[in-house]
Amino acid sequence: MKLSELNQLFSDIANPEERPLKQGELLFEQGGPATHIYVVKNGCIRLVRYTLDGLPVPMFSARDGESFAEAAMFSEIYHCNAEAVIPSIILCYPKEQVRELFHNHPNKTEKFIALLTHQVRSLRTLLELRSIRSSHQRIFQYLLLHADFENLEVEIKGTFKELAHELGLAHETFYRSLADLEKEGKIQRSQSSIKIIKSAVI
Amino acid sequence: MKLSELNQLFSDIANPEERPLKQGELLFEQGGPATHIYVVKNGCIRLVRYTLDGLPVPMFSARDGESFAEAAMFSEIYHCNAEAVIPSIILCYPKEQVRELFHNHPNKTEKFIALLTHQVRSLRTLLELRSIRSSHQRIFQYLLLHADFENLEVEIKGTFKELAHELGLAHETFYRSLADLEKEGKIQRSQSSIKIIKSAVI
DNA sequence: CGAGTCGTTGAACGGAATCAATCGTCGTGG
DNA sequence: CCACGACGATTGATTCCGTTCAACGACTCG
Repeated sequence: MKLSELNQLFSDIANPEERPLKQGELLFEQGGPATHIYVVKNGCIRLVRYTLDGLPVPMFSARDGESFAEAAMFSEIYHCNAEAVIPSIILCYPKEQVRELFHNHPNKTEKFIALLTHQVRSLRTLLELRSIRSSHQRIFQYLLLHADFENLEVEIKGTFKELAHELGLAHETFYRSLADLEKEGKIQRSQSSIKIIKSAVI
Repeated sequence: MKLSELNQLFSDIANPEERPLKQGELLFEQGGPATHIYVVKNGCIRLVRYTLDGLPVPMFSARDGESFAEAAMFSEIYHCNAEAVIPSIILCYPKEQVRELFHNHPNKTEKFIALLTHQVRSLRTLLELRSIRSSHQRIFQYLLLHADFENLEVEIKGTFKELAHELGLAHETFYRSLADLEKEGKIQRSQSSIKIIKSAVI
């Protein structure tokens, strides 16, 4: 999803380098020159900062379609390591080309800002969700947030396991809560979509 | 902190309206015309979306110095309500003036982008932190992330209670874990700063 | 036809939330 | 100037529920 948006944005940048990474391989290192902005084509990249004494401090994991190291545009060096958690393919956009692109196309700049504000909004929402303790309510609120306004239906992209992880729940808990919600008549499942029962909302 | 950054950015916008809000008062309403971008001078604003049936879905809480409704720049209407949780004062920046500002000052645009990427990064980091189950480790990682690299010391801004909330912990749990960490010799407290003991990191 | 993974359910455990109580400090107003 | 209330900081006891370990069927992919 984000992948296509960014692709559209960067479409003027011809032939971005596609870098394959083996599991555990480093894309860039803490302190190294910040040269590119990246998008995960597929796989999973973990950004890790290391303390003076070598203790790893994981900062963020980027998965399919997610961008990372956007901050490289405003920094001379990377502030963390980028390690491939699993074999991955990464799209690499040289930061000078990105800057040039924005310089020549103000409307692209605007789109980029829109993309960023959207990201900020989703992240804030996700954080707010995570502060709901009860797994039932957490899931239900997530569904409400992502439901289509017309028919109160949510299309689940990806696996339930991934969604559970995104919500900060063990996948077992997630399945259990889903089953409970359905038993209570608050939702209705069908394949990869979930319908919220109107009476449950009132 | 963020307040001053945004103030600097918007410094060319003369005399932003300062709107005082009583507790529970609405700043704007879902579906109303999106006219401004806001910064909380002090207080607390909650962004809440309401389902068709009137169930509230809280999306985000903005506190002192935080901005919200940046997405108004790209939308004709607001997608949620903004309600004052406590008596608050809000700085209001008309979105046309912001657009104009960016149009006339490309370097301001760049700074705004930098601000946004920074926000994205902190939010991602916070989310990553929240996925650490153990309160001890969650707090310790937070400290590591925010510690000065030289002396491994963290200046705590605001109250411990607020920090506990930011970390998604009950404040009692937070205090307990802090006490434990100190007992275990991993940290050292002094007033409003916490020092990480080097040997604990290795 | 296995190997791997998703989806699902059961049982037991552990740790964080919660309720509750105390102390100290700060500000406020009479 | 002191009494009072509000709130932060702290510790104790108890409850609750999400995690974890475990096992199984279904499905896909090589």
